[in-house]
Amino acid sequence: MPEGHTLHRLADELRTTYVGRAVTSSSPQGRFAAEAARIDGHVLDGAEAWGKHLFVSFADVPEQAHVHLGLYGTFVISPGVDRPVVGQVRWRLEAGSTADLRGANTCELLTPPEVDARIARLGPDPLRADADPDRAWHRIHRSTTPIAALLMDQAVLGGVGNVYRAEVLFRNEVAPMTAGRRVTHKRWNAMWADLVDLMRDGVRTGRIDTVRPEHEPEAMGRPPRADDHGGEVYVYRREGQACLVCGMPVRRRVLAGRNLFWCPTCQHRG
DNA sequence: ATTCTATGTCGAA
DNA sequence: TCGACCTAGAATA
Repeated sequence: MPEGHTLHRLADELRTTYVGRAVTSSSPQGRFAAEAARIDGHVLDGAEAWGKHLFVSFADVPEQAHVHLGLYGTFVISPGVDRPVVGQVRWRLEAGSTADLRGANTCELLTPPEVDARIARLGPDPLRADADPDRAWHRIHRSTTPIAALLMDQAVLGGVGNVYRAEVLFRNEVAPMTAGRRVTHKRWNAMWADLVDLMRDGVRTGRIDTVRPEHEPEAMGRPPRADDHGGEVYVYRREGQACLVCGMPVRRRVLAGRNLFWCPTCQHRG
C-alpha cells in the first residue's frame, strides 16, 4: 500500500527497530546480493523518507540504500531472526527483528550525490516539516494540466498517490479536470493543509481514512462498509456506488493511465 | 491453469 | 500513450 505515508511509517519503524545495531544484510532472491554484502555487519544509522522514496544509511558505508516500492512492493518487519524465506525476498535485514523487502520497483545503492539528485527531483512532501507548499503552487498555478494529474506528479508534490489524490479533491470539492491555473491560491492552500492532516493521520494509523465523522455510514443511518484497501474513503474505488454526501453514483475515468474516481455533483469548484 | 489487478514510474514510440 | 517491470493474491476458466 505504498503512498507517502507508508514510506514515512516504514522509515520510522526501521529507525526504531535497527538504529545503532549491527545488521545482517542479505538478498535471498539474489538481485541485491553484491550490494547487500557491502552493508552486511554494519551499524544502521538512519532511515528517511522523501515522498515515496526511502533511504537507509549505514555506518562506514558511503552509499545509501534507495528503495521505491512501486505499485506492489512491501517491506515488512517481523520479530526474530533466521526466519524461513517466503517468496521473492530481494533484501533482508536482521538484528533482533527481520525486515523483508519484496516486489520493490527499485532497490539500489546510491552515492551521496546521487541521493541528493534523486531528492532534488521531488516536489514538496506534505509529511516533511521543511516542505514548502509554494514550490508546488508555483508549478500548479501556471499549468494547463488537470489538477488531478498535477497532484500525482512527483515533481510537483512528493508522496501523493492515487488514493490521496482522489480523496483530497473530493474533500475540497474540486472538479478533477480543472486546469492547474484555474485553481485559486486559497483553494490550493486548503488542499495542502488537508493533505498534511490526512497523510499525518495515515502515518499514525497505517491506513488511509478520509471520511469525516458526519459522513460515516453509521451517522448516515447505513451499515458500516468494509473497504478492502485499508481505510474508509469517499470515492476511491467506489465507482457506481452512492456518494456518501449526495447519493449520486461515483464516477471513474482513466487519466494518465490511472483510475480517477470522483463525484460529479459534489466536486464542482476550480 | 491462466488471467487479472494493484495505493508506481520509466522510457520508447 | 503504451508497454515493461517489480510480486502475490484474487478472479476466472
